Amino acid sequence: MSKEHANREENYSQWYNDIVIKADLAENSAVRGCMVIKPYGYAIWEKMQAALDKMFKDTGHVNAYFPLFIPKSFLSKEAAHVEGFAKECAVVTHYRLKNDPNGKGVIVDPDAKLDEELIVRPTSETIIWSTYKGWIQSYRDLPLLVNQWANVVRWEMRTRLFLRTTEFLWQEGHTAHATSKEAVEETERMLEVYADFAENFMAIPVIKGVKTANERFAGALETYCIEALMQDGKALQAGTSHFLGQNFAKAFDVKFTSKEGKSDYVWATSWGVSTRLMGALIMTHSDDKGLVLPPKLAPFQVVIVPIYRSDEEYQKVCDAGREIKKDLERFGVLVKLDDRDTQKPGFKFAEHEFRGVPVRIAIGPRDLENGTVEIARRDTLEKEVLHIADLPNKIVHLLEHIQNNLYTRALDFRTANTHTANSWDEFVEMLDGSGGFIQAHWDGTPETEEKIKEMTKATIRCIPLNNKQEAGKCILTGNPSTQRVIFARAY
RNA sequence: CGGGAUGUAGCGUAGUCCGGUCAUCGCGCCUGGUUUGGGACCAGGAGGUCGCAAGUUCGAAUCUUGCCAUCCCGACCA
Repeated sequence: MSKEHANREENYSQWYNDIVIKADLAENSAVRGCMVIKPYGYAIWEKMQAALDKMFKDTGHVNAYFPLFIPKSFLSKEAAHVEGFAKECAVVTHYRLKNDPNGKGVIVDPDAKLDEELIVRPTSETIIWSTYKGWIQSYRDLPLLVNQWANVVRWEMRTRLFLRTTEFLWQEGHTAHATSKEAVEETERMLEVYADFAENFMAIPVIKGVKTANERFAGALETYCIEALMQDGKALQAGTSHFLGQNFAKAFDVKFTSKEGKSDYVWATSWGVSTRLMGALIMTHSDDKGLVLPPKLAPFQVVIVPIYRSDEEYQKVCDAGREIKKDLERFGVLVKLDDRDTQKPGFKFAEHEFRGVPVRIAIGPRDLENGTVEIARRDTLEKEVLHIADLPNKIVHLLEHIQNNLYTRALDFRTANTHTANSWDEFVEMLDGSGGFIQAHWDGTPETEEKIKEMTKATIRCIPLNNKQEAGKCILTGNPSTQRVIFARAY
């Protein structure tokens, strides 16, 4: 390896770790398993938030905010729920520090012990349902369709950047309905919203389905999910929507009076997606050169890099760049003119590739003479010379094309990595090979599911909605089965 | 919390077995000059409590003990 090449590789790995993955998007801090989301990464999250928020509003939801702290007693009111979350809660026991009488620093003031400990929310069902009790009396108060954007804390034993951090950002919708039917419809509606967002904004194809009893949310009667396949062949649960039945209404005594004057508990749903989606975005589209962002979520869709020698050229080329920026912005394109004169063009090319900017426009003295620019697309790395006059139209179409291409590419990958196993040996061989989704028969019992998990680490990702019914035999037990389910090793 | 590994400058690292001019190298950073259509080059320069705390020793990045953190594998999970 030449010295120059070696240097580039080192440089590359530094940027990759330091700027793209760990630093600009997040980095582990001194706080256990928590992440710092740097400005560029946060800009991506904001784009995701904006798109999701609009979809929630369009389906009749409103935003609200509930407390970070939950009294410990709230958590014990729903049995399955406490079972699911008790082991991973951060607990506040005191409210004051004082100077250490024995030396330096501060200590927890033992006199400041709370009568009742507070839990830092791992999810907000309990505090929200205790609040809903006061909001709901009549069928006229229903449905109650509320979403909250918040942070939550789950003290997991093992953390993983983006996919399982101690603290994460998310949205959680909590709705209350007069009938079971309406609540199920809401659960399914929000699953559709998530699938729509994943596929049309993130360009990630997902399988919609329901979880098995083993994988269900703590306190839910049914958990719907969208499952995506990452480039390494592992599955990622990208979003969930839960039908909670009357569990929380009963636990928090939330009743309403119907039109007929009868009193009944309300029916509930909850649904959420988190900063884990940023992990999904990275793991679905990135290549060896760094991030690849779908145009709909890129903080900048186009970056203009001026090329010049003299100050005079710099002025001229930047002026031309500003014109192009204005033209493109009239078409709603998000453009950044990278007019830093502290970095060279090659450096900028590489940097914007790392950051996943969908389209790059390079403009130099030669272009000024010819009335052209060089454009390069991030997804295919192809370059093309275009006339400035055609630019806005072509860029708008190119961005649409890139958005579609990313989706198609991911879908092709998933198709190529979705297999059908008809025997145990086949099943194991596929798992140990390239991984991916495996469609196989299962006898429907939690015991078999658990056994397969123990033997292979593969879990049932979901039972797809509208699944094809087909008689078969369970790959493990040989017992009769009516349909294939999706198995995979997962994050 | 169990098993394994690691912790040296902003990042990546050499040195640790065998204690003594060992704090190494690359990237990055700063200054000056030449450069500028794919990650520039030359010259000079700045930057480190060797994870933390005790201990052994004349002497510790190096040995001992404890603690902390990170990564991988389990258990757990959006």
